[in-house]
Amino acid sequence: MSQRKAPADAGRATIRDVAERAGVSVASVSRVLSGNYPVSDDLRRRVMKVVQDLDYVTNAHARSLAGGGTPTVAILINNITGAAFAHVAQGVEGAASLRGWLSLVGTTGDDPERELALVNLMRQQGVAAVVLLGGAYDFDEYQLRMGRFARSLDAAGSHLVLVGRPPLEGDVPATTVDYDNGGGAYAMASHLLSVGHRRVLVLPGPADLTTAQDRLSGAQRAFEAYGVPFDPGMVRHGSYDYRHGYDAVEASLREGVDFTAVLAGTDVVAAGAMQALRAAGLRVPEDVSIVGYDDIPLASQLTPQLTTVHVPYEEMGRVALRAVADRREAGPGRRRGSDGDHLVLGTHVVVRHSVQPPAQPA
Amino acid sequence: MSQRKAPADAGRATIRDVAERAGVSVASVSRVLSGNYPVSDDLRRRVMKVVQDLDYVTNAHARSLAGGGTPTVAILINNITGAAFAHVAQGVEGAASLRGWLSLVGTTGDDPERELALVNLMRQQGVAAVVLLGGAYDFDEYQLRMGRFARSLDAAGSHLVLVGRPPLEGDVPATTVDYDNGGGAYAMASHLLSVGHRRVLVLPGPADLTTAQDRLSGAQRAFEAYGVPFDPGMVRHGSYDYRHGYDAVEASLREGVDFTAVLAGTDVVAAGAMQALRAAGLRVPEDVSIVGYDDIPLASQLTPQLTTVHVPYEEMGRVALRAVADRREAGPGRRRGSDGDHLVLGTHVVVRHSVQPPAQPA
DNA sequence: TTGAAAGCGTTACCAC
DNA sequence: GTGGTAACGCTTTCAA
Repeated sequence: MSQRKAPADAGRATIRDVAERAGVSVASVSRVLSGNYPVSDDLRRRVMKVVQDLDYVTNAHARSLAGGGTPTVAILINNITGAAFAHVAQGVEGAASLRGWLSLVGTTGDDPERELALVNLMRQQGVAAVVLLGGAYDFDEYQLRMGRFARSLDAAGSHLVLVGRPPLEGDVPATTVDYDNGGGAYAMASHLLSVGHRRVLVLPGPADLTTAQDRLSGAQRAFEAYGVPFDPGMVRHGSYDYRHGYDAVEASLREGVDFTAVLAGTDVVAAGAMQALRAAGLRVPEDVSIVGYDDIPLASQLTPQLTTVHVPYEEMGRVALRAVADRREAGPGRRRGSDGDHLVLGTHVVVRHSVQPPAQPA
Repeated sequence: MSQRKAPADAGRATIRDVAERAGVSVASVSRVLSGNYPVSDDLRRRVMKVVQDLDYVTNAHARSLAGGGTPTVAILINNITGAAFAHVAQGVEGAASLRGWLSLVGTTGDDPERELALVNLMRQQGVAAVVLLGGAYDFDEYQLRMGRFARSLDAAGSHLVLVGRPPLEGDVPATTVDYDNGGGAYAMASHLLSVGHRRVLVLPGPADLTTAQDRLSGAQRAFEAYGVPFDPGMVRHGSYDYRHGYDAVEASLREGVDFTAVLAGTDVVAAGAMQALRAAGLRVPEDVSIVGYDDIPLASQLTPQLTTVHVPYEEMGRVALRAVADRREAGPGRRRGSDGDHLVLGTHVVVRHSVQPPAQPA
């Protein structure tokens, strides 16, 4: 009996400490704190007083175990550092905390092992949803992998949400929030073509990244639409970073490649390209035009400000969270389609100052 | 008896489902999974088989309740979107996952109410530590507030870590990981002065933000050291963003303020300043030199690349996590100093291409 | 309106 | 080695 651990001695105070000290039952304390049950004013006052005195907060783990608990979303990303991520995360986190939800963040570092470990970890945490961010490699393996994740999560009462990734094929319990990637690239390339560019250097990104593939094919479609032959030799794949933009342009210049514009797969790549052009004594946009993709803050901080494709990252985050919240309210079994949802948001070209008709028409 | 819920029917499978199906005791399953206890190979095989079949993962909440559990760090920030944050978060998250710890993220949006709510929420979650990021306003209130947080957290077996914020005064159970803010500003201003600049426009940031105050006073010290009178009229406070950099320079130019260099409180502010200079037909650094602070990726992506002060954000994150991990291993009661720790990392100037001696010596 | 007690899923201690 | 089983802190019927 007296072997029970000392009241508020070690560790945090428990609901029992509060109950004893307030001279009421544990159940009553729980009711007062949950607020979803009628209690007398007197009781409420007594309990709250003690809660203040003890600086008591509920143990979230115990609460979850017993049924209650704050819903939590997990955001998994390759690299926290990307600006695009930050905005999606902001969207998710904002929408989450608006509803009193919590957000967890994990980084995979592009390591499939780690991704799996994280998904399982999140499953252990009993998160309401796992949001996976960013493009994917290797389509087939990806489909298999995500299918497994989706089912595992679903079986555990959670849900998989893919943001900015290809939707899953077949009957898989997952939600995809996507943007019109190809459409944006199409529009961006069209913009370049419409002002007269014909020889454009294309830096789509990693060859095996779905996002990059979509952007490239969107651009190709634009060339076709304009009846301009698309020269595969003008395409240079590489990672989505500043370095690649710089190196690709520098190399092209060195090799004497003839181009009047650069279509970068990312604003950051565009920034690198711009720098390389400058280093070679070329002016932007007088000598060479440049366009990016993403419309992160950097785009408008460059000189000249970058014409690019706006991707509604933050909204995607909000939409993703809303999707899982709605689904959760709808209750189990009331899934939209058996194959999950696929939401796609629009993109649009933001015209700034990095494009100009080519000096000497090709 | 048979009223027990159906095995792996609703929700996720439990350890009991695994035990039954494997024909062993719950305790054995726990042992196999924890791995911290001798078990026969046969038992291990049997259990693992079922675990795979059922795609079972332990319930983290139950585990925490029962004693085990994954330590978790909470990172609280005003705004996820800042590049500096991303790097600190990366440092924390990286170091955390290295140790198998989890990271939670919450945004306060500069709202004290929300900050309090989040700290309490984290307390509920039983996090091992709460890491608060970013400068602070209103020094006295800040001290009081943080003191309260520190004690609450400490009483609950958690710990407060302040990163890039002023340390707490007095006997408060908190750890501060700081950087030599004033020193960096001193060095940066000295650099400007040493190449001959005398009339420098200073854009320190928000007047009431401690970070900005430190940077300003550091710069002032440099002026004193160089025997150059510091003109308060050349200081323009404002928020830490692109817009402010742009506006401040534009206004100064319009008002005919005479300056040969601008000392920006942040790389982003510097970017705005640079743009405004360009818009006014001024060249950087030929006509006006510019320096920033932070050394975020943007700094090297601008043209010309920005000379700035490197702040070891990611390392601060790592150090912060290491500090709490160490403290936790050391066990309760084995705190370093009764007033907590105060670690301060160094900063240094990164010379790039945005500074040049003034065209016409003042 | 309030109290008692049965879980929730794990871990860890105590027997065998 | 392995199996019981009492916590862990809370929510939620079920009674009163």
